[in-house]
Amino acid sequence: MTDLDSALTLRDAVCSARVAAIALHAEWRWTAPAKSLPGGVDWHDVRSARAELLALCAWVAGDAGDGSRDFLYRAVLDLRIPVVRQVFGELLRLPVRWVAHDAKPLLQALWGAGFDFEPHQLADTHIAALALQLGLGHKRARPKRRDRKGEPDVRPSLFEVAQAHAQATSLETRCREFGVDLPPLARAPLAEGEPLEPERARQMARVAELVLEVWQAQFVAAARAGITSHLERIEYPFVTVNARIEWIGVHIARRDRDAVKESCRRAANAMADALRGMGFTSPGSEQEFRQFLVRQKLEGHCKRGGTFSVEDEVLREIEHLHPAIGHFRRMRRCIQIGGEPWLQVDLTGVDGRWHPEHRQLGAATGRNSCSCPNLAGISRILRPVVTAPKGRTLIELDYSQIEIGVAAAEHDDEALIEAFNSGDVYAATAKRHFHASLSEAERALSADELAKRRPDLRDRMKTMILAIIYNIQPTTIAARFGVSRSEAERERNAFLDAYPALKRGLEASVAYGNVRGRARVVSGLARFVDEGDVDRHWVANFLRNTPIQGSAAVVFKQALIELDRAFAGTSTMIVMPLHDAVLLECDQGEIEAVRARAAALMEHAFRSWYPKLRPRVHANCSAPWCWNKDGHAESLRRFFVDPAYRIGGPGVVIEEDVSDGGLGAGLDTMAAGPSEEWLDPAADPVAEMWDAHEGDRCS
DNA sequence: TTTCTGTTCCAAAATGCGGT
DNA sequence: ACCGCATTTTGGAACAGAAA
Repeated sequence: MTDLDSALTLRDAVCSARVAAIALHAEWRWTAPAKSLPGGVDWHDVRSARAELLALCAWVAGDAGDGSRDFLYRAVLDLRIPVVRQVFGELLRLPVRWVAHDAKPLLQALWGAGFDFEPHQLADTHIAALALQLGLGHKRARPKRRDRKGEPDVRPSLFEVAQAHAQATSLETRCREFGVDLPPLARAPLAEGEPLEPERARQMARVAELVLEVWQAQFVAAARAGITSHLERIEYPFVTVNARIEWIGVHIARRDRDAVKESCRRAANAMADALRGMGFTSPGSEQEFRQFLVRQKLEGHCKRGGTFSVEDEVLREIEHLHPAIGHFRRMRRCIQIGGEPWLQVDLTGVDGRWHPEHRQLGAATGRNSCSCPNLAGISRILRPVVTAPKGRTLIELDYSQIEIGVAAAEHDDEALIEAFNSGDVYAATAKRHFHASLSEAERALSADELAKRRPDLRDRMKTMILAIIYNIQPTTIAARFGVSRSEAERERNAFLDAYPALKRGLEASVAYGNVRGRARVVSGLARFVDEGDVDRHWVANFLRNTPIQGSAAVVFKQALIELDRAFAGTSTMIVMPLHDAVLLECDQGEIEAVRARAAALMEHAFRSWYPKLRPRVHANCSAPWCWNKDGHAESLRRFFVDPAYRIGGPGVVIEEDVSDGGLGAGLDTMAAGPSEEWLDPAADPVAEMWDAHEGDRCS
């Protein structure tokens, strides 16, 4: 369609017919140039996507009663033409089933072109294809190399695995799978003002038709796999929510971001100089540093589970033994952080915000994954670079101990359900487990109070309990948590024996999973086991893990869907999902109302899947001008003072007066970001600042 | 114990080059 | 065309650090 008459004809035809579904296929362009990431991959600003051509295939259902037959309307609209755009805008509001292959970029390209498209009942054949082969050919699912001589290694490379995976979920493969031919897809976008040729239009319409056919055939495949209900209830509704989260993105303080980079650069240089002064030839090389530790006879202090380790936590404890240790630790950290892609390339979109990619079903358990940048992977102390724009606030809401609750309910363990419902399981277990090593005063505290006073113990217990549920072995517990083997075994048995139904359920997950070749999630989603991997040890571990982690992911997606729906049309928006937590951005005056409403919705979403549980949602809005870990809004400034700073650890108390009134200055100071002297290249060397504050850390 | 992204570093493969 | 040697590219293992 390139003119008003034909557009109106299409609209009238479609609006007056008994339409069962409309499939879409679009061609779009990026109005901003691509940027090259360090890895060599191209990065595009989602905000610059503009849909130009849109193919549409409407399936009009006949009626068995009057003998009318099914038929298709096929059309291609040239969205560059104003009258066509106008008519198409009306079509988009039709309450029918919409179908697309990989709808996320399509939605964004339509939004970018100015269409307010909220598809009613969207189905996505790409997402369905991902779900239908979840876990298969997954890069983590690759068998370990077998060291047998003379036997060539025939495993595909990781790159090939990734390629194969992309191929396996492509529209081309879907078409082949369901016995239809796809015309060639790859073609250059239209040049400025280039007219739409009939041949091109014909091919595009054919693609839309094929999407429809694939969807129909896939429906049967999904039923056979038992995942239709999951797709309809969770994945399909989530496609639009996820596309919007990406589209909205997060606001960042560019000045703070630049200050992080500059601070890393200067600190790394200063540390390198210091190390060179101590005789290091290539400061920062882990190898040379290890040799240094051996020469100094310090490697005995660097044991983690029996092996020589130079990880941050280890070095932190022996820092006082030699000045080079602290220097190396800081330098390594600065190089690592300073080299991250989000500091190398300006990832802000044309709207000035970051739009990390959120890959639906990116993880084999059904969780999302995130990249460019991976916000969940950014060191937690740097979170405050994500900020609220003027007049706005950020609230982070997270489910407390979601996996414990899900584990209890999935395996129907009354005792664990009761423990979950009555308080903090990790804290209660920590209180019992660490009883001997606590002071009198600490023993008198309630579990919740103890958790507040000694977060380190609770964190330790949390990691241990989760690891026990997911089948950690006593030897590994002993190494990882620095206890004796027998103590590790005792703790493991104590926990599992306290919850016998859980123990039986976990074992059943493995046994049944191996028989059926899949792990099952509460809503029906399945993670498949590659043929030949059945009964392997590492398969048993994820068969235990997936029903819990995957079910928690379902609850979380359900919550996001409900939040998105509830806040639609308001100024509140979801800006970031984090596995079990969500970051909301809302107007300053609404913070309390949004917090209450969102928490209630999240609890509701949880209970809709697990009615026996009384979930708790924790809200962090104590420093709502920036994203932070547990209210630690000052962590970014601490990083500027000492790049080796970490949140947490027992009894870290810092009283200081850095340069502008200290940490007590609160919101105004922090909102202003780092002080001017940190941005001034002529300011004092970073190293001097550390020296000045060396005494402040008393861990 | 699982998941993910993303880093460094080493070794093997590929490529380049001067010579026969 | 082939060899020997040096350099560059690539693949993958191991780590790190985020989440539960």
